[in-house]
Amino acid sequence: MSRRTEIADVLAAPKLNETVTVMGWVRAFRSNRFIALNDGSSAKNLQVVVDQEKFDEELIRKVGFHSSIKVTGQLVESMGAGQAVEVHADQIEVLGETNLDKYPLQPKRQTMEFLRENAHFRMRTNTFSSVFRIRHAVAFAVNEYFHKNRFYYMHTPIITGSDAEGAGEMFRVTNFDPENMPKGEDGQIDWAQDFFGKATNLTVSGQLQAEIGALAMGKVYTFGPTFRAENSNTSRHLAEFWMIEPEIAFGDLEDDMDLAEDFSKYLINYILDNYMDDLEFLDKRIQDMEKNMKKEERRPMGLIEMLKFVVDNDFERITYTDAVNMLRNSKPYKKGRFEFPVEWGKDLQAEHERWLVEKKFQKPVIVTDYPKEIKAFYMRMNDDDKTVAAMDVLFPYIGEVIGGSQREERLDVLVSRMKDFGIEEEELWWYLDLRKFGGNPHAGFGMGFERMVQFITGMGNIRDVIPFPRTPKSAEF
RNA sequence: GCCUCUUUAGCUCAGCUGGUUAGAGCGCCGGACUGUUAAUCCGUAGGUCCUAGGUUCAAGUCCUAGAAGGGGCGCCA
Repeated sequence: MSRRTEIADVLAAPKLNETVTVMGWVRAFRSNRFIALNDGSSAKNLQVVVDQEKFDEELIRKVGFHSSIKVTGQLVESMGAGQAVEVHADQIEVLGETNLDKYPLQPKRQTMEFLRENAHFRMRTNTFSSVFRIRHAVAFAVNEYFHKNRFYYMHTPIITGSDAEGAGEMFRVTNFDPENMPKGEDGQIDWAQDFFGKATNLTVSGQLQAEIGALAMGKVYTFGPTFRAENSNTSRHLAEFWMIEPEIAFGDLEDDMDLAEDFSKYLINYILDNYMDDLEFLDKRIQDMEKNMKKEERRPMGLIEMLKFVVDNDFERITYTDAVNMLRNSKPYKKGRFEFPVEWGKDLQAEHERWLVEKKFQKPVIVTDYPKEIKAFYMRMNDDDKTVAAMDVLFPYIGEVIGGSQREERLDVLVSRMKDFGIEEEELWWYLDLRKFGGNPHAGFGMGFERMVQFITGMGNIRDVIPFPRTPKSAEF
């Protein structure tokens, strides 16, 4: 292909009165004269001005919604109000026509549900191209943050032979013929004959392996796909999602919280600093959507305003016990508005978390020191013998985005906790070895990548921040 | 897994207590338009009323079952 200039570059540093060649998809063709061209490099379109007399009528007819074209022409200052510069076309070539009779997308507002069913085209819309530019940028910022802070990117396995990770239902990995599973003498399936010589699953967490890395290299992180076979049908859950799991040696819960807060703010700042065009579009989109809603149902702050507020203020840090006391003194509790009971020892429900984050503090809240019964076996036991050094970071609208803890480094305590949870020592012999040989206090957390992208983009449904969502009964594309 | 709502034109929806040829806006298609910004204006076409049974003289409308999708909750990130 002959050289093209990307539209982001044309707009960022316009070379007025010079000839440029651009290629992109037609977002609109107004008045038989103005083409709004977008090539994905920017949230902003480039306006192409067409003088009909200079072109064949049949050619112009083919320039339709979402057809892809090549335009060569002079870049000049725009006479119109909506843009600074525009291209006056000298040559137009249609690279790919769109048969609008059959094409599902239309130049109008479309629902998220409809676009989800047309996920192979939805990235061509303003909303989704902004969302996926930001998704890319958040992923980049994740790696940049950790690299700058001397964390090593560790690729933990996607296929795991351990079923003691305790984070949920797993997808079985096998190359057995499902019609003819080899059975042992006891009539049970004989996994020893399977590909890996044992039962294997898709990972639900890279944390236990990340601990191996941290206890050798100091600071590591994982960032990869994670799989949960839970039958979860919500706007915050996926069966396949991406998780970021940093793990630090020589660190306690305090260090863990500091890292979680600093990291979260870095990601948000990176988007505020570099993707303002996309944020402005998404912000406006939410405001348009909320126009028809009652005041009390609208967000108290605009998207950009809220992101700035989050990075400019400290996250609130409270213990689980304090949270329970606050909830029991809250208006909705006293008026019986909560569906679920608030009692020390019971896990906080979504409605309780939302009250803490959206009503009480109106900013991210870190809840620490949960009862040991409701948290995982590897979390470090506190001196009170009732709580563990866990922390959940709760964000407005999304709820839990980060879950982490200081890890139990004391061999005897860990062994006794595993016994409580019914986990065989042989199953995790290597995990116990880490405590026997050169162990030390260490901590880490898992951040739901899509949940973070949801928060930054303001998208209401997690299926709309991943290109091809996998959810129960749904794996199209 | 539980609760709840929805399913009518390409899209978003209206269609009352069952009653003749099922409607609107937008989109498509055709036409007009050389400074538009969700362009505008005029015109045409377009329907297995989700599926299968049932009630009835008569079903888009009522009943039963099923399917698909949304929202809420649980599980978690």
